[in-house]
Amino acid sequence: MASSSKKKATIYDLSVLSGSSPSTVSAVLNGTWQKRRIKESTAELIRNLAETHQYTANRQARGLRSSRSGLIGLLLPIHDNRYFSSMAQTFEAHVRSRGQCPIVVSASRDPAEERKTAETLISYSIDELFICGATDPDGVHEVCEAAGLKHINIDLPGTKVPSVISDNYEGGRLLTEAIIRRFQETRPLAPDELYLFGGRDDHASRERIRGFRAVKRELLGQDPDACIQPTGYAPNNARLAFEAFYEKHGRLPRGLFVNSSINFEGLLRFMAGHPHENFADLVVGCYDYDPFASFLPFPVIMIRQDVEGMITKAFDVIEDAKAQPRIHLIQPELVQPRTALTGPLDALRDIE
Amino acid sequence: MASSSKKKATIYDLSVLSGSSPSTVSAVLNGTWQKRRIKESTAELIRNLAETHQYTANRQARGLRSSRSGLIGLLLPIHDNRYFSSMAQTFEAHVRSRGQCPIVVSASRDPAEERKTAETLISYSIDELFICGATDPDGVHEVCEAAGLKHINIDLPGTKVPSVISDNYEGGRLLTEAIIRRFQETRPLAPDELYLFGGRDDHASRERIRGFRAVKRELLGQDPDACIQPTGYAPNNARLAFEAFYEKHGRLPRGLFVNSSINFEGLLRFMAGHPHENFADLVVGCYDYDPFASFLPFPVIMIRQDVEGMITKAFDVIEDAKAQPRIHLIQPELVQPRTALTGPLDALRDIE
DNA sequence: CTTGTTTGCACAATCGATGGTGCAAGAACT
DNA sequence: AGTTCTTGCACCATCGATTGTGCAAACAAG
Repeated sequence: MASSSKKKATIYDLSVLSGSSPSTVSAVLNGTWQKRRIKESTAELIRNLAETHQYTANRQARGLRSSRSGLIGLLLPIHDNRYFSSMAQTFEAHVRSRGQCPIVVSASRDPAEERKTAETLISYSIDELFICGATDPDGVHEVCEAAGLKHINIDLPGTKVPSVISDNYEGGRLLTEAIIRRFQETRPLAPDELYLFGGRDDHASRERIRGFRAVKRELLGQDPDACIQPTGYAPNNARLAFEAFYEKHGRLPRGLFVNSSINFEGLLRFMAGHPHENFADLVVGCYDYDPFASFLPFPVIMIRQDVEGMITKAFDVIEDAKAQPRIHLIQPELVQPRTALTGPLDALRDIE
Repeated sequence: MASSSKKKATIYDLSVLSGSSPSTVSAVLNGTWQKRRIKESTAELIRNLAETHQYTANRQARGLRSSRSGLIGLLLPIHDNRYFSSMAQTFEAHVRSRGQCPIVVSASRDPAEERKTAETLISYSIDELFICGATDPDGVHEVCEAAGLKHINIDLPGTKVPSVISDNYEGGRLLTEAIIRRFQETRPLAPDELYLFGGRDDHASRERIRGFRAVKRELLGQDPDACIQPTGYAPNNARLAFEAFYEKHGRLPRGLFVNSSINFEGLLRFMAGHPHENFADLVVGCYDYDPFASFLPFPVIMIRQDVEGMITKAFDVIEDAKAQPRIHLIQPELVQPRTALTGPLDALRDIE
């Protein structure tokens, strides 16, 4: 590499090479040169030099001066999950299309971690923060507010800034109804044969549970409290809950509303521990879509949350300076068993 | 909020408040104060002020001065996939435990995009870059090299710096053998009944194919070229390949080696299009592990790559200044059908 | 009481880019 | 020719933190 002088070129280097001042170089390379009445020929010269020396602006310097960084943050609970990773994928595409740089970080559903992570991001002068699935959105809000950072909630709502979330009540209703209907042809479900497992005391779980209970009352007449088992999100806790139920009743409920694909993994673990059961008449409704789960040997009805829709809406709302702290609901979609939907990956071309 | 003066406190603010100079404040807050012989009482005073005013250092300024940012980059092909998202999850944990900030970005398997993304990250003065699954690792290397940035390859190897990858040959062998053995009790597989679908001309695919072919020759005696169908990674291309085979032969091969979970999604799409087939005697081996896929209605044997092992090794190697550009192989693991493994999520506590 | 030493800190340059301001040279006009 | 504009750019302060250097005050030694 001929031009690799090992250290990155700066506007000062180009300034010397071109015989112009650093400010002229800066203006040419950041596009404000017309405003500064720089001659086209001067600009041309500098652009060429920049090209041959592979100049790229030092964003820390730029950010320091302008107190903006071009970084847009996304705070996730976890990466390792189809729902959140497609959130990351979609978010990234949006940010890149705006010429900025996405920075996706997870905070493990831990309120303290969430705040600390937001603080770290702020110390990098990120321009905006999308708070997704935070356990304590308002806690993160405090931190952002103190730093004058634009932010918005996704997936789980806060009360201080706008939130864009799934319509979990409606989704819960859809899913519950689909599970019940699935049995109607054959042997209809009794109220105590339809359980909800997973989730905890967050807005999403509460709304889903509300939908679940409403539909149960409407269609099955009753809605025993025992049918709600909020185990938290950890797969192993869910597994233990299934195990306990199985221990007590000698079987699983025929109808299962599983609060998330993470909890569903708990069900898989349970099943792996009971290889001789065939779970013949089991119907699972899962609040989240995963293509592989959709093809399991028992009917799995899934809810796909509209990630693209949420991200798009969130970008709209965050731009709106006078947006009120209200909740924007995005409709999720019911996915019948054995359905392979396309995802954000399909937007990518596969270079052969 | 009383202390929220809306703008972030700087060392200059604390300098005024404490009556010390900015450099003293800086030294106290970045830990170099003993070296500078600052009195304990002065330090104490400043630390308290920093606390009450919620001071956090501006990392852009620090980074500008020290030409380090505390950011560690991970360049992924995509987010939306269990393998890569668990890579992100694991990477993040490692980086955070070192007190730095992870920045995970995807580049869609596009060599130009990969280089551009690396350049963007470099413009933020990231300290190290982990290049994972890059289509053109050596292209990214050029960019890093020119900027004097430490980097390492993961998942797909380059030739200029060390690479930490799965032992794909061995994994390919393991998986192929497991598929073949699965049939041995009943009706043994003929050579032209075992196909490999997916992948393209990258190191990983080549090695897996090499392992596949070697085992086929050893155990089945033959290894027809037609049994290798490198469709690329896009699910829809894989689907089309299955469709074409089905069209021609009226069925799928009994034994299927699917090169990645992404390609496996193509198989699901194919299946969704043929709802009346039950694929009774199908055995699928998939190079990647997904808990849901493991429980599909036909036997799915999977390979789990040791993500934790790869990341750990990569951190070791990247620290080693005199590391040669060799390939470090990490052994993957065979996963029998209907197995629910724990993942990085299980390390997180679930706050109830 | 003078001469070194040590202690404790302040000063100022620096990282690279930005943007307000000022000013010389040329053009236009009277 | 003298005055006023316009053009084209240079100069310099600034963002916030880091770091090499210098220097007074306190202290110890002689």
